[in-house]
Amino acid sequence: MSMKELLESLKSNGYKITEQRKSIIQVLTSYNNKFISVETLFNESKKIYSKTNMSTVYRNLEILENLNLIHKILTKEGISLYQLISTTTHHHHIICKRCGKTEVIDFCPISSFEKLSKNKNFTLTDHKFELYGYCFNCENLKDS
Amino acid sequence: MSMKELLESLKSNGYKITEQRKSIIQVLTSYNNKFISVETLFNESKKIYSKTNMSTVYRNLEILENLNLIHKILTKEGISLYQLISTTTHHHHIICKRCGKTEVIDFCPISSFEKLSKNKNFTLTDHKFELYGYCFNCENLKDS
DNA sequence: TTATATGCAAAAGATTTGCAATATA
DNA sequence: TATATTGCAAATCTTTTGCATATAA
Repeated sequence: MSMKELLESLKSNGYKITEQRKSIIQVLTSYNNKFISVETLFNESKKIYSKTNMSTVYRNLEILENLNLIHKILTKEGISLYQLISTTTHHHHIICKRCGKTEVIDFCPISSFEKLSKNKNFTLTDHKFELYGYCFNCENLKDS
Repeated sequence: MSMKELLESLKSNGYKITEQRKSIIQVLTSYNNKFISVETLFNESKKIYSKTNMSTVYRNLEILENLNLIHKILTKEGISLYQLISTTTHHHHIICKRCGKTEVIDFCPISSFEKLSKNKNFTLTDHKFELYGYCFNCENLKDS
């Protein structure tokens, strides 16, 4: 989703367009389908609009998440990562544990489980499928 | 893995067997393949050995994780959950977002991706596949 | 006996919140 | 102008750490 569309979405939900919001959204869109940490988002946003404050970043991430415009994951190390929700196809990721390089996997194993979960009387709402490892570069640099 | 085996494993790695450790491991084993939060683990451990301290719980969870005896996940809400690593088959979970009820899925979608990741020059090391939703009970209680 | 483990309290790090000031519509 | 938004600082929550004391082997 483009910056313009995201701002429209906020506006149509009654939110005002502030410089801070614009800077946050600009950074998010520039990251496309990649995950970004709160700290990086904060630092990058400040480069665009220097007054952006950390509380503002958190508050806006919450708004965007509630509007289903961004997606949050927490790494095992406790780092919160956000990414824009893709408007194209549903997909998952391979994530490099060293450099964070993220590649899209255009396949989702969920369909096989819709039946299974019915058998278990489970209503599925979310799922997570992520592959972790090392990209070619990092694999070769790993021990250096 | 049984409590006895876990204690053996600690002992053979040079760790001493303390009452605190026993209480923590007893709770973990009683939870089998289910996830338990640090707070619950702490509270349950205290019921068995009242002197167990929160720092001790954290320190022992770290030891057990390093020995590859337990597995940690972080929920989107930032809650750390631990479970004993099953010595039986590799599997994944369906987790109820309301009551935490966890059921085992004895299928893993990873094999389909081993080839794919090679094409992408990615060395796979870990993966995560979790289904979230509501179990039958919670589905019906959700809005109450 | 001696190294490991623990308890306690303080520190650290991430996130949230109250409130007064500010900016958008 | 009225209401939503922000900045700041303090509060909160989880986890970690230093150090003196206790305990398993």
